[in-house]
Order: sequence, then structure tokens, then C-alpha cells
Amino acid sequence: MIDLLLLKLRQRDAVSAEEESALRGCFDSAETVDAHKVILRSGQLLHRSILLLDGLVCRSKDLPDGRRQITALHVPGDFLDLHGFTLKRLDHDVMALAPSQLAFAPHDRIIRLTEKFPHLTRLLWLSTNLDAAMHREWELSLGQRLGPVRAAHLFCELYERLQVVNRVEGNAFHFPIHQAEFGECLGLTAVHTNRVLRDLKQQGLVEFARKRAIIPDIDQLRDFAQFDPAYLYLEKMLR
Amino acid sequence: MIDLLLLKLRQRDAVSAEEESALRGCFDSAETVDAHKVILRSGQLLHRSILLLDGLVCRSKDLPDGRRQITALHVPGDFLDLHGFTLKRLDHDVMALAPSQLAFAPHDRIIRLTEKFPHLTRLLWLSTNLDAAMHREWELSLGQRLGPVRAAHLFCELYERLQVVNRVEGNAFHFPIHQAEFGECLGLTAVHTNRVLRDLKQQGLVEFARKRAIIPDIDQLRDFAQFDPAYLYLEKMLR
DNA sequence: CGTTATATTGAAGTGCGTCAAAAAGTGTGG
DNA sequence: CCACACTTTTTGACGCACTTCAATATAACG
Repeated sequence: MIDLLLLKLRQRDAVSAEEESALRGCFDSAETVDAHKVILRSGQLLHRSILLLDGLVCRSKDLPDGRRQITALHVPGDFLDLHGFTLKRLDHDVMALAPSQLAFAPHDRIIRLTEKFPHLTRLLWLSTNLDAAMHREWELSLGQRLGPVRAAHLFCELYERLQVVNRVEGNAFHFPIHQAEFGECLGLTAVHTNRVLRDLKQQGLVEFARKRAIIPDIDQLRDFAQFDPAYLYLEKMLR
Repeated sequence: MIDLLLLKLRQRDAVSAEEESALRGCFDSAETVDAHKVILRSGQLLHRSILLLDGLVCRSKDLPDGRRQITALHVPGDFLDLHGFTLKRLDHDVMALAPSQLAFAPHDRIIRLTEKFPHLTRLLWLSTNLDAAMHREWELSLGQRLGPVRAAHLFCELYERLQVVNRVEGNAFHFPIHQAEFGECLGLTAVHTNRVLRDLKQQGLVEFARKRAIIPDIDQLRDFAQFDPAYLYLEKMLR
């Protein structure tokens, strides 16, 4: 159930058998949700944290006038709201973009885990810091990169992250999201997002249709986006 | 020395005397740096974390073409790179915007702290999650808010954060940053930032000159920016 | 006081938004 | 399997926010 999470934690540091079983013991239930279901509302009080087992989920923030920014995308193996363990309520919504499977870890169990397993705690702490690193890269994109580069960069990020959890098949991956929602990740309108995607397709960089992203040449896309995966911290930590 | 940090931690949860002294014991040295000194370079290996005692510091990310995005501003009492404790290297630079005083906490001491003080560990974890919450709000600004609103929103954020550490004097605060750098926070060019600031001044919302921001009517500014401080988590956590 | 950094203004260009409509895709029930 | 309604994608025309380039004014500083 939490194998993808362990896969990703072990990408960064060793997890002992004891730690693994303690972590497994944190999860007590699972659930399936439909696409576009709001999993958590901004401000809602939390008593458990949610792991994404399968599907696609986003964090999004709204403006009073209805404009919306998606601040993060989550792939299988990601915690959706581990930051909620310390924050107790979120500053944003958490919404499924596609049908998704979730697993739940009550906060009192995570507290007990932090009392007994400081090393594992630091590793979970690390995983929320990885989210923050991605937020920063998105800030850079939103503030400085032009539409097509911004989109290309996000495709590169997803390619990397999905590869870690074995969700890349050849040069393509399943990506069940609407153009309008993709645009909300990029800070672009649906109309302009469509033009940006046409652009990338014409350049032979990305073909995105039928809930599937095809990347003919990932190196070419990386060049175009000037993508440096350092911010994803995919190599093993040195300690 | 770390009184402002304690002030901010206690804003969120109780810190026992024992925890306080353990935290104080983490810091072993201090230093003063000039304005525009790069404190940490992206990618650099870290063995200690830095607390800002006084001054103004930013996190910034660069693009190969020289464009730059400031992803966070730090006020006295902020950790500059506590996330570096788990990440071991940063994905961004850390730079002083004004002359600043820093205090250093070696990572091995923080590790020992996490072994002995799980509650305090969770509180430090929380403080990195607060950084992430601000990153998300900046993503929203960069992606959806227009220049003048974006600028006004940032002034509101700074007003709140500086108030917590007693750096607001009446309706004004010291803000020793150039317009160009302020623009790099907002994803705007120096020229356009200047026009945005002129705009805010003409509307009587913010006057920013001589390293000083004057906010005649904070409520009016909050209205204009549609500022909701929830993402700063300034109230006490319920536990 | 001169020198340099920073702020300010103008004019022209571009990326992206907005509005509106058409085309293509998707799902449903007959 | 088709007919239908609905959603999503696509395209066009136009407007605006922001950028770029260039010049001038003002402030900061030794």
C-alpha cells in the first residue's frame, strides 16, 4: 500500500525495517475518490494526513473573483498534506484531478512515530521540504519563464517525478488533466494554454492529448525548458 | 540572541524552558554580513543552519539568461535555511538584501535536538512548513494577481510578519530594498515595478521611499489586496 | 562636490487575456 | 449502433498588462 512512499523515501535515505513497519502502522484506512472531488477544504481542521496511492491530485488556492492557482501537482506516492500534520489546517484546497486512491494516517499515530523514530521523522520532514522546493521552482516559472518554456518545464518535472514511481512508459505518461487545469498550474488562461500546447506540438517537443503526454525527445525538451532537476533532490542524501 | 525565534515559535505553540535552553544551545556563533552578500550558494553542501537576527534576506533562483526570481523574503527571527537541515544542500541562493546579523546552528546539534525533543522538532518542522505556505501564496500572486495588487499583497504580508517581531512603527516599517529587487519578488521588471509603486502611492495605499514603507491605512490596503492572513498561521495552534 | 547607483518617465513592442464562436471529443440513452 | 447533449478543445479578433529600450532626473555616497 505505501510501497511507493517507501520507494521515494529510500531514494533519499535508508529506511530500516523497524521504521518501515512503524510507518506502515500509521495508515489505518483507504478510500477511492472521483475526479474533481475536493478532498480537503482550505481552513478545515485536520486529524489525519493523506497519502496518494494512485491518481492525480492538486493543491489549489482561490481568489475571491474565482481565479484559481494550482500550486502543486501530486503523483502516486506523494503525501497530499503531511504539512497539515504540523499546520493543523491548510491554507489551500486539495482536489483530485483524476480518480484517485488515498490512504489515511491519523495524526496521533504520526505523533507517536515522531516520539520514537527521530530519523524517520527527519525523513518525513524532508519530504515536506521537497514540496517547498517544488513550490520555489514554480515561483521561478510563474515569475520569469514565458508560457511555452513554463509548460515545457512542468512536463519535464512530471516526467522525472513519474519515472521515480514507475509511471513513465517509454516516452509517454498518463496525464488525465484538462488543458484549463494545466493552465491553472501555469498561471495561464485555458485559451492561452491551448496555444502554448499547439506551439510545443508544432516544435515536436510535447504532444498532449487524450489524457496522455508524449515526449518524443526528453533531452530536447530539457534543453528547451532549461530544466535542471536539482530541485527535485532525486539523488541519495550524503550523510 | 534567539529571542525573536522563540517569540515566533511561541506564537504557534508552547515552548518549555527545557526546550528553550536546548534550542539556545544549538547556536554557537554569530556574524554580520553586508548588503548584497551571498550568504549561501545554490547547491552548496550545508553543515549548519542560519537564523536571521536582524536585517533583511532573500532566497533567490536564477535563470541561465540572468533573469532572477526572489522566492522568499526573510525578516528577523526567521530561519534562512532550516530546510537545508534535511535537504543538505539548497536549490537556491540565500542573499542579504540589507546589512544583516546571522546566528549559526550546526546540524549535528540540531540532530541531537531531534533525538531528544520530538515536540520541539515538530515545531521546527512547522516553521519550514510556514515557509512553504508563503511560497504557495506567492505562487498565487505570481500566477493570478495583477501588478498593483501583487505589490500591495506583499506589503500586507510584510506588515504582518514584521509586526510579530516588533518591527512596525506606527503605520510604517523599515524596508531597505531597491525597487528592482522588490520587482524580483513580484516577477516584474524594475521599470514596471516603479510604475506599480507610483500607482499605489497615487491611490494613497503605500508610500515606499528612502528604505521605508508607509501604509497610511492598513485596512484599506488589505481591502485592495484582498489580503487574508490565514496562510501566515499567526494564531496559536489548537492541540 | 563630483561620481555612481537608483528612480523615473516616454514610446513602442509583445505575451497573454478576453470575448465569442466553431469544431472536436465524450458520454448517455434509445 | 446512432442520436443527442454536454464538455473540452481550437481558432480569430481585439485589448491590456507588462517588457524593452532609451533617456533623464534624483538620490546616495565618498
